[in-house]
Amino acid sequence: MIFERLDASELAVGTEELARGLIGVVLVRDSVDGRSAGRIVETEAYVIGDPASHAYMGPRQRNATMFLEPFLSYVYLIYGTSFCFNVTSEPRGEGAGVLVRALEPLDGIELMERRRRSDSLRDLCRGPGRLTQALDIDRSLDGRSLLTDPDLWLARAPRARGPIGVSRRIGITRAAHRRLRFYERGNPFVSGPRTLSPP
DNA sequence: TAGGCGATGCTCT
DNA sequence: GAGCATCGCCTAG
Repeated sequence: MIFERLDASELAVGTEELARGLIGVVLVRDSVDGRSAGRIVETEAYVIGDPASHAYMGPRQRNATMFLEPFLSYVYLIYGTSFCFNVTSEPRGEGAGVLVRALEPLDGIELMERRRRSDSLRDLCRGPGRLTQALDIDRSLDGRSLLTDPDLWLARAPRARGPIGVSRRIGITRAAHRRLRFYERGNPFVSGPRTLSPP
């Protein structure tokens, strides 16, 4: 499948704006095993000064990438079992990012099924830990520029996107009331409780 | 279909 | 020593 690489002028700067703007954009993973790719259908914004953000306590070894520049990959291990993939979103010195929570599988579906050891299309990339497993994303891909990297990059949306829904973020305790989760309404590949989607 | 819970390793207090 | 931007398996209904 052919994808066209995005350039910086097509992406919003600013964390909340980027979280909205990434809906519909394609995340492409090229590895020795082949290509796998999916359309982003769900994101969460972790903004400047956000108590729920890894950047809140300032730069550390783990979160250093968040303080560099926009459109880098920030990958970390959560609960000792799953990786989460984020896109950095603010200029150097400001720590912020957008968590990608779910993809609609587009390309390399058999490859993703092998990595996931599952043939459930709907669950292949539905959830932050699942999509990183499906695309073989781990800490070795932290800090890559998604505009220039050959292995992990962003591509132009293949079709118009549907209406965007907004809700509280999932799985956090601090600043849990803030409505910083964005998703394509009605898309079956969106994660989370079906009831957590007031307009 | 929903809710409870263990696995597992790193970060922070 | 507690908590965590999760997942998958189990049970109850």
